[in-house]
Amino acid sequence: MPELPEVETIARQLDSALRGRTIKSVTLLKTGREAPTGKKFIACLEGKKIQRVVRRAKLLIWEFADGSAVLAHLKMTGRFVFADKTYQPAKHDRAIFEFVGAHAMRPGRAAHAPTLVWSDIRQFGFMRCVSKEEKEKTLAAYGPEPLEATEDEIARCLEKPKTRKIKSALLDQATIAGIGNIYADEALFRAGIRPTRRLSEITRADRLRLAREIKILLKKSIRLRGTSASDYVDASGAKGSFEKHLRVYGRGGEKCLVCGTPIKRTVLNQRGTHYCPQCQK
DNA sequence: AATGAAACCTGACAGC
DNA sequence: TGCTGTCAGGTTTCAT
Repeated sequence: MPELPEVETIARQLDSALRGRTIKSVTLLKTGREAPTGKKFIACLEGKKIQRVVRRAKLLIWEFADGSAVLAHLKMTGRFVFADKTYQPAKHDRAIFEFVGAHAMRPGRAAHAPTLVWSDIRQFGFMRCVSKEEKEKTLAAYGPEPLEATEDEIARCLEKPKTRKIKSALLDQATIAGIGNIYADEALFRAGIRPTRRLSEITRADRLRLAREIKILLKKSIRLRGTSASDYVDASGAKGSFEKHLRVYGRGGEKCLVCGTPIKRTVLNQRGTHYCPQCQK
């Protein structure tokens, strides 16, 4: 399930391949509830030149030269994967994008224009055309980016409301952007904080340690192109390799790698939550 | 106001 | 073999 490192990985790949390219055609294969007006969606995209592709929180943002943009969210099972011209649509594909290749060529770039496939098994994701104003309004609702904010800024985001559980705060995109279930559990383990602790029960030293661990964790995962705990693959179809560095997520009942105590699995905010009862207080 | 839970959706898997 | 039930989870929406 794509969280910040996975979305960042895809954003870099899309930016590298699509920057400066013009969208030649959009083929919509499924018009779910997130794309109810297919013709309008296509009209918003075809002929537009992609200025760059960036990530904010877990959103992929295709920015166009005219200031408008597409916001894409992969949710749990969404994928953007490059294909070749002979690609045959598969069961869960939602759209196929083709690009003009003749101009906007740069040294080292493939001679042919790329074909991009958007697929989503569970159909939860969305792509949405927005104006510059809509884009800015949407992005402003997110909390700070953990890799851009300072440790002190992150720590201060995690002070209130006091009765909130720390894991709930980490998952709240308006509190801090980009962290999902996997990295919330992993960051709390590395900081030695139990997911159920209330914010009022966490010291400033705890908060700063957690902020530091979040940054280290996310940076390391980006270097390894993310975690493929379930469906995630990057834009080249490759799995991320951070999975082997997970210390608690998905390890319920197994021994803690630090102290040997069995990792506990509970449910918090309707999410599977994993922690070491010995290392995390 | 803040928190919790349902809903969205499909595939994988366990159990019978 | 094939059925049923449960689980996975990001975000929005609705209820408490």
